[in-house]
Amino acid sequence: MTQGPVRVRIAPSPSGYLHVGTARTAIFNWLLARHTGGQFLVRIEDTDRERSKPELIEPILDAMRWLGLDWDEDIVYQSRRLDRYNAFAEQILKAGHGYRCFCTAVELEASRVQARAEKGATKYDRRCLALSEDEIRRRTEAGQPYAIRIRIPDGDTKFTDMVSGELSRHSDDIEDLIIARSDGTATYNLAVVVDDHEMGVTHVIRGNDHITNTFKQIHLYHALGWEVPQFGHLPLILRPDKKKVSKRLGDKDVNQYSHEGILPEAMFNYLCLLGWNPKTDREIYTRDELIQIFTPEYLNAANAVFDEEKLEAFNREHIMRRSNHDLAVLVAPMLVEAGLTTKYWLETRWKYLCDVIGVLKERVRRLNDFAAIGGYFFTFEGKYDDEAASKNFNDEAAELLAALAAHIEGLGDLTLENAEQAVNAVAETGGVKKAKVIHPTRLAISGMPAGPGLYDIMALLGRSAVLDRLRRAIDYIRTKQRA
RNA sequence: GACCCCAUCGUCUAGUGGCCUAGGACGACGCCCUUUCACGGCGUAAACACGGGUUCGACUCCCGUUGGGGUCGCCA
Repeated sequence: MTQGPVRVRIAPSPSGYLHVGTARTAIFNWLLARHTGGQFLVRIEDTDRERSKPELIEPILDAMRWLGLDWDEDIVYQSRRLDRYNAFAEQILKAGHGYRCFCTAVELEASRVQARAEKGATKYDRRCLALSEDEIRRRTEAGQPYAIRIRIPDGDTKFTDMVSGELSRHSDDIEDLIIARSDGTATYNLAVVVDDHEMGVTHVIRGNDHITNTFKQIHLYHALGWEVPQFGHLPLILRPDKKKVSKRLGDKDVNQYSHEGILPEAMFNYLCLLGWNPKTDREIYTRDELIQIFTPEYLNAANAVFDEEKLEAFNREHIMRRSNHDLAVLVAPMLVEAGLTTKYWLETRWKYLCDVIGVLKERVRRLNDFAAIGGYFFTFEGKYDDEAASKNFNDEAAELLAALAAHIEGLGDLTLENAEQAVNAVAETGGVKKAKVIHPTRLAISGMPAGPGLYDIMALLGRSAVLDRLRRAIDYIRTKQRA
C-alpha cells in the first residue's frame, strides 16, 4: 500500500507513567509517520490541574526515547494553550451550534443517578436548550455561571475507521457535551480538536476506548468548519485477567521493563505484533524492518492480552542478535549495582566481560539474568548450591578435586584444550567417568549446579582462580565430613 | 442498564468461499544432542463460541444468541 506523508501524534496525559497500552499506540503512530515519511508529534495533555503532575512528563518522554520514538517538532503543552481554546467555544456558541447550560454539577449528577436507577441512558436531557432568550439573558445578567455545550444535530454520525471500517452512531446516543466549563476553561474534547487541527494532524490513531469521543469530536470539527482527520481505533491491550491495562490496576511503567532487563527493540517488536502482524510466519524484526513493512491495513480489531512470557522470548532473540560488546555496556552497570564488581575493574577487563557474556548469552532471557547466573565470574564467596553440594561433594569428590588441582598446578595458563585434558586425565587415573569429575568441579568453581560448559568456565576464570576455588572446595568438603 | 467494539489452540496470530484432515509463535509435554543448564533439532497435546440462514460448498458472507471488552464526568 502506498500512502502519502501523514502527520500523527501521541498525546499522553501526565497523570501517570507510560504503560504498554500508550506505548504501543505511540509505536503505531511513529511507524506510520516513518513509513510514509511524515511527522510524529507529541502533545502533553495537562489541562487537569489537579491530576497532572509536571514531574511525570520526563519519565514519559524517557520511556519514549528508550523505545526509540523520536518526535519531529517541539512538544505541545495544552496547559500553555488554554487561552486559545476559549475563543473556539465562544465561536461555536455564536454560530448557534452550542448553548449555555446553567445546570450545576450537583444537579447533573443527581439526574444521572436517577437515570441509572431507572435503567436508562444517562444522557443529558437538554433542559437548558429549552430556555428562552429572555431567561438566558436574565440568568446571565444575574451572574449565574454557565457551561457551554455543543448541540449535537439529529441524524446518524458516520466515519470510516482505519481499523474497524464503517462506524456509525445515532444522535440520540451522543450527548450534548460540555465544551467549556463554567469557569471558562475548555474541556478535553474541545482542546483535542483544536490542537489536532492546528497541529495539522491528518490521522488520529488511538485506543478504541476513544470511539465515543470520536463521534463527539466529529461534531466539533463540523461546528468549527474544519476538515475531519482520518481516525483509527486500535484494539486495547488487556491484562491476563482481561481488563484493559491501566495505571489504576498497577500495570507496569514501560521504564520498569528497561530496569528489568528488557531490550527496547524487543519491547518495540513485541508490542508491534500485538494487534498488528506482517502476514508472514516471521516474528522477529528490527525497528528499521518494521518501518519498511508497516501498513495500517494489517491492524487487528480484536483486543489482545499482554503476555510477559512471550515478551521474554522476544527479548532472548534480540539479546542473541546483539554483540557481546553492546550487551556488556548494558550489563556492566547491573553487575556493579549487584555488588559483584566495580566499574573500574570491569573497565580494565573489558575483553573478559565480553567473553563472559558470550558464554552466558544463550541461557539468559533478560539482561538481569547475567548477574543472577554468572556472578561467580566476578565474585566468589564459597557458597555452594545446597542440593548440588549434598549430591556431589563427598570424599571421593575431594580426592578427585585434589588430583585435578595437582594436575593444573603443573600447567601454564589454563585453556579450553588443556582444561579438558586435565579433567580427562584425572578421570582416567581415578578410574571414574568424566561426569564424576566434572560435576564437583563445576560446583567447586562456580557454586552453581548449572551453567556454561565447564572448560569455558575454567579457561575464563584462569589458572589461579580455579586453583583457589578447588582448594577452597576441598577444605569445605573435609571440614564438613568431620562435622 | 444504554450505546459501541470484538469473537480461530491457555496466549499472540495466519486464514478473506473449495488450497484446512485449520498453519506459525510463546507456553506445556516428550524424544534427540549433551558434563549440567541453556541453545539447537524432532515430535505430541491444544482452537474455528453456539444456532439459523446464503451457497454445489462455509473458519471465511448475512442474521440472531451467548460470551468478552470499552464508553457513558464541568477527567483525560
